[in-house]
Amino acid sequence: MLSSPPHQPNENHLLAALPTAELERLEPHLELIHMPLGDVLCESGGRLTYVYFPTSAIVSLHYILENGASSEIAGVGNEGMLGISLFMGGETTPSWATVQTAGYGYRLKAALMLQEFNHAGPVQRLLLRYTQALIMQISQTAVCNRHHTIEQQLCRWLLLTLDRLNSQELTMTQELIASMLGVRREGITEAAGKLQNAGIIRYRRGHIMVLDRYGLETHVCECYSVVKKEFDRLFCDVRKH
Amino acid sequence: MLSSPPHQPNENHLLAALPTAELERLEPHLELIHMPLGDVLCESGGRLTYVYFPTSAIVSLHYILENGASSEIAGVGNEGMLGISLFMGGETTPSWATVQTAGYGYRLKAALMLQEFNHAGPVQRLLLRYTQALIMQISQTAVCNRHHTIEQQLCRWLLLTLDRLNSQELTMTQELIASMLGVRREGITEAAGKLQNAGIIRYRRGHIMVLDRYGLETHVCECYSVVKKEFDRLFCDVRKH
DNA sequence: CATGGTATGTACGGTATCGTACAAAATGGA
DNA sequence: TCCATTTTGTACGATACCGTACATACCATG
Repeated sequence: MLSSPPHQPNENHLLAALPTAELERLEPHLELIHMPLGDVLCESGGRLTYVYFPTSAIVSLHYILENGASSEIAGVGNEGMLGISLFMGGETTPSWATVQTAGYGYRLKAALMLQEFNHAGPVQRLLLRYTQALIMQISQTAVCNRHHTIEQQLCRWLLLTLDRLNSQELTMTQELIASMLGVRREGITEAAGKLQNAGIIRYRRGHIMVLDRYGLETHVCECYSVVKKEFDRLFCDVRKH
Repeated sequence: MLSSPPHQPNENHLLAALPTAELERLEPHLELIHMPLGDVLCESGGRLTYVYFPTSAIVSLHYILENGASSEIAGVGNEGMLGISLFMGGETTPSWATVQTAGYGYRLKAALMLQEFNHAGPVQRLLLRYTQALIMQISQTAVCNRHHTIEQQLCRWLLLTLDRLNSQELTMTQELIASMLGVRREGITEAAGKLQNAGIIRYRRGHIMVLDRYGLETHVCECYSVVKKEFDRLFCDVRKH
C-alpha cells in the first residue's frame, strides 16, 4: 500500500524551498526512483554517485561499531537530502545510509549537485542551512541517547518518522526500530506494549498505527520538540535568506 | 601553570592550514585573548559576536536539557573553531559553548568571518571541511553514549583532551568531567579509580596525569581512533583541496 | 598552623537495560 | 490448507548506572 507516482519534486521540502530559477535548472536532471527497504545508499567510507531527495522514502544515517552494534544518528525524509558529505569536503563519512522506509525519492548526479553548490548561490545557502539542521538533530540524538528511556526515545522516533510520512501508520518491525535506536528488540517490545496498553498505539506484525497522537506527545521527551521547532525555525522563512 | 603568550596564530591548526594569502588578510583582525574556565561563549539560541580559534584553551559544545542534565556533544580545541552556525545559516544553535580548559585563543569578528566565508574560496572550503569533521565527532559521541561504558568514555575523553593540550597532564575536577560526559560524578570517581589502580593515570584534587598512554589506548573504545583517524584524513592533506 | 570549603571515596538500595532462552502467534508461500 | 518463517511475548538473572547520603582527604587562605 505504498504511495506511488506521479510525484512532484516539490514533495521534497528542500527542493520545494529552492527559488524557481534554481529548481527549473535542476529539474531536468532529477530522476524519480523507487527506494526499496534495506537499500544501502552509502557505506562507511564510500563515495556517493548521487545525492537523494526522498519524497515518501526515509533514509537512516547510522554508525556501525566493530562489534556489529549500531545506532541511528539521524533520519532523512522528505524534509531533507542525503549526501551532505559531497559538498562538505571530505568526500566520504564513517556513517552508513540505508533505506529505512521504502518509498520514492529523486536522485541527482553528484557532480551536478557539487557544481550547483559551488555557485555559492541560493542552493548553497539552502544546503548549508539543512546541514545545520542535521547537526542539531544528531546532537539531540546524542543527548537523548544518554538521558532518556527507551520508551521516550521510541516516542520521539515514531513522531519524527510519522511527520516525514505525513501519516498515522507505519510499516516497521520492532526488530528494525530496535536497531535504529541501538537497543534490544525486547526493549522495544516492552515499550511498545506499554504504549499499546495505554491506548496510544496499536500494532501487529510489522505495522504500527497511532491512535492518539497527543498521547504520544505526552510520553515523548523534549528532544522531539526541540528538533521539530529548530527545523521550523530554520526553514519556515527559508526564502528570506 | 598556564602556558602564556607569545602565541602564534598557527598554533591553531585551522588557521595554520590557511593559504598564506588568506592568513595574512585575516591576521590583522585576529585578537589573542585569554579564555577563562567556565566562560560562556555562546548560550543556546544566542548570537555570536566573534568566532574563536583556540590555541591552548578547549571549548565544550554541549546541550542542556530541561531538567538541568547536560552532555557534551563535541569539543573544540586547537584543531578547530567555535562558531560554525555563523556561516551555516541558522545564526544560532540550541547548543551551549563554555570554556572547559582555560587558555588562550584568537577571536575574529563574526561579520569579518562571514565575509571571508562568502568569498567561496579556500577559507570556505576549509571551514566546511572542519564542519564535516565536527559532524563526525558529534555522531561518534552519539553512538558512544549508547554503547560504551563510562570507563571507556572517560578514556576517550581524556585522550581527545590530551591531544588538544599536547600534554600528559590536565587540570580538571571529576565533577567537571562528569558533567561533560553527562554522568554522575561518582561514576567518574569509580572509573578513574580503576585506571589509577591499573597504573595508567595518577590524579589528585583537580589534576590528572597520564602515566601510561598506551594503557589508556587499550582501555578506550574504538570511538577515539575513529575520530582521530577521520580528523587526520580530513586535514593531513588539506592544502590539496 | 589552623580551618573551611572543595574534591574525592565509599556505600547501598533502586532501576533501566542487557543477554539469553524459549514460547506463542501471525503471515506468506507451497 | 498446511507449514516454515518471521515477528512478537515473556521470563530471569546479570550488570551498569543512578540517586542519595555521608565520610574522608586535600589544599588555599587567613
